[in-house]
Amino acid sequence: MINHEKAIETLRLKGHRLTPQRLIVLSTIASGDGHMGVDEVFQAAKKAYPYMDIATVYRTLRLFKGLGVVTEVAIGDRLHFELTDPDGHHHHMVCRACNGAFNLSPHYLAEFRDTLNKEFGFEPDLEHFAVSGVCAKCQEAGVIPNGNQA
Amino acid sequence: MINHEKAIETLRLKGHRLTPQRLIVLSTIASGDGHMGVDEVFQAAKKAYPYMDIATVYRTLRLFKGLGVVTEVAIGDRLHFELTDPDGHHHHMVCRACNGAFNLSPHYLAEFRDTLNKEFGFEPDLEHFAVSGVCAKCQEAGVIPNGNQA
DNA sequence: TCGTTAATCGCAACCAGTTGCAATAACTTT
DNA sequence: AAAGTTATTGCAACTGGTTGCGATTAACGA
Repeated sequence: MINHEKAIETLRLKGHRLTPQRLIVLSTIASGDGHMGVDEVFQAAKKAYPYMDIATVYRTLRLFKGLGVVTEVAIGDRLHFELTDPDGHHHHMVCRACNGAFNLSPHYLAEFRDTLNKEFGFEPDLEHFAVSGVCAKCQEAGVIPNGNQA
Repeated sequence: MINHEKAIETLRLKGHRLTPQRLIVLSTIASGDGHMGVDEVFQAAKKAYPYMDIATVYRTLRLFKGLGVVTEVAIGDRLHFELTDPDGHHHHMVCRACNGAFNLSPHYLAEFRDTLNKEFGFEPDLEHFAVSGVCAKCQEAGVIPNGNQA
């Protein structure tokens, strides 16, 4: 899922139309490195296609997410998107002091999922899981914001 | 923190004013069983005090949360609040099929926290943690909604 | 290549939640 | 008990995000 071709192929196969808006949103995200905020995507896409509407960006991103083309990450209460990692899922640790996002291997969550399954029969959504917290650097720097954690 | 008196005492001690709006929001949540949606709180509070404004409800709940009087739970992208559990924190598993919320003892998260701490120096916010997923009943019933998980 | 048709778009209105600001009122001081 | 101080309120405007709807247009068939 790392390249345009595959994503475009996926769109086609599922019977979705190949509109300029969609292609532009796709290449915008593909050319950005890592996750982008929605407005970031919108501004960049608008440069390539001035009629671009923010609603279209949201709809397109939601579609892509449903198709597994992009992954949604909630960073500090804002939605961000990145191309889906072809090497398998990774999760995120998001620092509420610096808003930095760090990757987390699924391995660290496997045990937790198993426990919830066995104990409660609960199947958690951990595919696109993000934990909020404070990263090592910000802890050292003492930049720990208001006690209002999520 | 289970009764009004203590909560009111806390307000006083921290130099916050005891307004009718605050007292009403407090008793509204205290009299509801379990977590309530913001609008639920608002509607109930408005009955007791017709001038109540939704902005005041939000501000009051945020204040109470900061004071540890209430706990915020995000249930299916909506904010809910409950009186803070005096027997210590509990977490929530929220079913995205039925929106039910089930309590989860902190014990199940302790290990996860330790690992993030040791491996990455990352301190996660797990105080008011909620995991999204599908509960046992909804899995049996086969009521598993759109692949669009958070 | 042209016509048909349903998916998609752009817009404007909406939703949950937040915020700036002038008016009000809870607490303090006397 | 009255006045002063300033936190808090109510309102209205705003934010990020979603949605209904008429206009547009990509994709398919002739």
